[in-house]
Amino acid sequence: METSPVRPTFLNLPPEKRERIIDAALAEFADKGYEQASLNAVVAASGIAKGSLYQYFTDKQGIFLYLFEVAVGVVRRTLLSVKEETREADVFTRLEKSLGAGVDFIRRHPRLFGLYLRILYDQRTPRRQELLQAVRRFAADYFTSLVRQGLSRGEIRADVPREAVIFLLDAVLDRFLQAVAMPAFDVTLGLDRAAPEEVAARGRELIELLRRGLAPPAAAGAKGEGNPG
Amino acid sequence: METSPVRPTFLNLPPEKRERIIDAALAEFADKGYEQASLNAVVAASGIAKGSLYQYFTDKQGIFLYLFEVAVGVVRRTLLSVKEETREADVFTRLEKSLGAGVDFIRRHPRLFGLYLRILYDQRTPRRQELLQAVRRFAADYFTSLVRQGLSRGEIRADVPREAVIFLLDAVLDRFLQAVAMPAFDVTLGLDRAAPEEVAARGRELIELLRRGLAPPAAAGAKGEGNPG
DNA sequence: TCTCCATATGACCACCTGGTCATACCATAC
DNA sequence: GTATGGTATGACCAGGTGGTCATATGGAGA
Repeated sequence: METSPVRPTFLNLPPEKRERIIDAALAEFADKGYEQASLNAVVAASGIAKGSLYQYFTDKQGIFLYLFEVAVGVVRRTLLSVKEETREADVFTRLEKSLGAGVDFIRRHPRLFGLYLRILYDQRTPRRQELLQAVRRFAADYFTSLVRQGLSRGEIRADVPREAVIFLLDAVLDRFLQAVAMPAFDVTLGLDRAAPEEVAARGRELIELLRRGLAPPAAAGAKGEGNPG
Repeated sequence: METSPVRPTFLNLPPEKRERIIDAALAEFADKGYEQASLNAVVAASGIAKGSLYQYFTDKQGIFLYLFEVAVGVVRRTLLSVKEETREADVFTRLEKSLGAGVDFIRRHPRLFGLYLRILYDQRTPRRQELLQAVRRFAADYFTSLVRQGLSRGEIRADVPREAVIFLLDAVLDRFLQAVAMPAFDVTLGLDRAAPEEVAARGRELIELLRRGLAPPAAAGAKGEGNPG
């Protein structure tokens, strides 16, 4: 990120035009991945000339990095506001709300989530490691702070290894979002085709499962404790 | 899969040559993904002429589908043998062994796992839905049968929704393998850089966490029950 | 009106892609 | 020797890629 990948010319553009270009580029990169994305498609979709693109950005990589910057801004704002809104609740409620916010985010910005998945799984993305660390650190910090709260308030049993819990939460929630966003990904729950209410219900169910497993025995039975076979 | 993507000519080839071609193709497709894979690279790496490739397979898609068939065979055999070997153990021990076998598989066949990840996350893979269902169904069936066993033997508490448990197990174990296989994927545990013993230890830790959460209270305390706060 | 300069343009470049095909090869059969 | 038929070959094709550049445009200042 040393030198800006975007030229001043682009920032002088009328906002409407700027957004048209960003939208077109985002659609292309999220859809096809970095290498497969076609700049010809971007200029066609945004109605500008090929040469103009190179007046706005240094090169293909520059466009991609700029998109990433924009995306990170949106994500950071969303994450902060969720964290703020659920400040008072217990850990598991916070997790459930966070999951709901995630689903909501995907519904609202499917392309941003697509871009994230591309960076996560396409090893040939430029600066992948660097970009990934920026994003994944968000999630890791978020879960770490939640777990810390849970431990200090006694909402999570004290005898579990903290890092394993964070790994587990991250795995389950991220997977849930992937299952919602990607077709044919999830065989068990069919979340990609499910109605919003069902997605929400499955999310609650999953968090409830985590609560039963992670909360101390005394507190876990909020909804009634079951008996072994 | 109706019509075979491989021509008889290929099967008549001396095995050594056949394997050279399969290896080169697997490396290319696993590395770059379907669309980005270059047949020129494949012929260069396997030392055959471009035209020969088209005497062996119908087209690019044919090569890819043939690779998938080969890969599925390897996976199926591995999975069956793991299932067999752990037949007697309790659910959580079976899960731990399965996870270990998965890590082992990745170490032994990194390209096959790479191919799986490509199909899983690259929406532009041909016949993605079909291929994915074939593979994911493996995993889903496997976990389903394990969970069923766990419930009937009283190793898993009876008051949890079965499908949510399967989703959770699938998410956590698959994520663990991804974290081992992909660089810079996992921020929390750093599994991609960890030594084999540490990977194993983290796996045990994770399964232990699942045991504490999912086993009935009476059975969970095998290693000593902790206290809240 | 003329100058200046940021911006806009699309024909053009070298390179790579998946795929084709006329030709050459070579062992067997006669 | 020669005919047969499966196999091997790489020059070649149309189409797409990221990137360039000479030229055109248009508004502000003189």
